[in-house]
Amino acid sequence: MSVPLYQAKAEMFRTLGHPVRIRVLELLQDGPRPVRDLLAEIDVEASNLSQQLAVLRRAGIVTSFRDGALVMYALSTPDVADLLAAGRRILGAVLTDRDSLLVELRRQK
Amino acid sequence: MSVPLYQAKAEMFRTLGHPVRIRVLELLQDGPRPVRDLLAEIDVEASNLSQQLAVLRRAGIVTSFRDGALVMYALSTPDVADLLAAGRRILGAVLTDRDSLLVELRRQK
DNA sequence: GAGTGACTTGAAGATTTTTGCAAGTCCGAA
DNA sequence: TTCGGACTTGCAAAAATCTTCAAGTCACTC
Repeated sequence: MSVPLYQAKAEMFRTLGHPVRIRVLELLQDGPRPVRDLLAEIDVEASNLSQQLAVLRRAGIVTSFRDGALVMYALSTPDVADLLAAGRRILGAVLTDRDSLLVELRRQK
Repeated sequence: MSVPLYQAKAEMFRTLGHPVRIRVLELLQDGPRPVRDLLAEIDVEASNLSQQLAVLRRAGIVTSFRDGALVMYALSTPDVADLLAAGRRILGAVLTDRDSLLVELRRQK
């Protein structure tokens, strides 16, 4: 194995660690979409979106194909949706912990 | 909401996107551990490990407490294990895709 | 085959992360 | 109360990312 497994995992997660890339993946959960659609929803420059799509493509998380004049993107595996869901759960857990702390702090004062 | 949800998600994933931090989380899946143990397993300078632990702590993914002379770390929620598992699955999917591509390439030549 | 919309690429500057060292803090033992 | 082990913190240099602009490709339509 040339790259240690934990490093490959880290790269995977780091790939998801960007707001635009997260939004793209969320949009792609509903099925393939042309860049034009993504661009209409995400509020970022076309070239920037393209760069972020390239990052996802290089990581193998999405795939792209041309359909006439449009370029379509799709999740390369539906497992991605699970990952996003798991992320959401943790965020929920962490934020409620934070909130209870906040509530406690307020009580002490 | 001060921080858009997708940005909070991105930060979450970014937090996991570092080899040392991934290893720490994997080790903590089996229960709380003192820094000393982590240090023995991870091959990184103490100060570096400490910095990475601080990143995880700030994100609310782990918690720490002192036990005599030792500082212990633990996952703040067991959900983290799910996330790591989901990551593993995707990595598997992506890598087998890559491998089949490689095989195809080899065949063409 | 010129024009236009849809994207991608390359490169450079700005920003963020990572790393390692030096300098602490905290605790238990001697 | 001093020593040593266990960690953390503050920085600054080095490395990786992000963003944007200018230029380029590809596919339709006229």
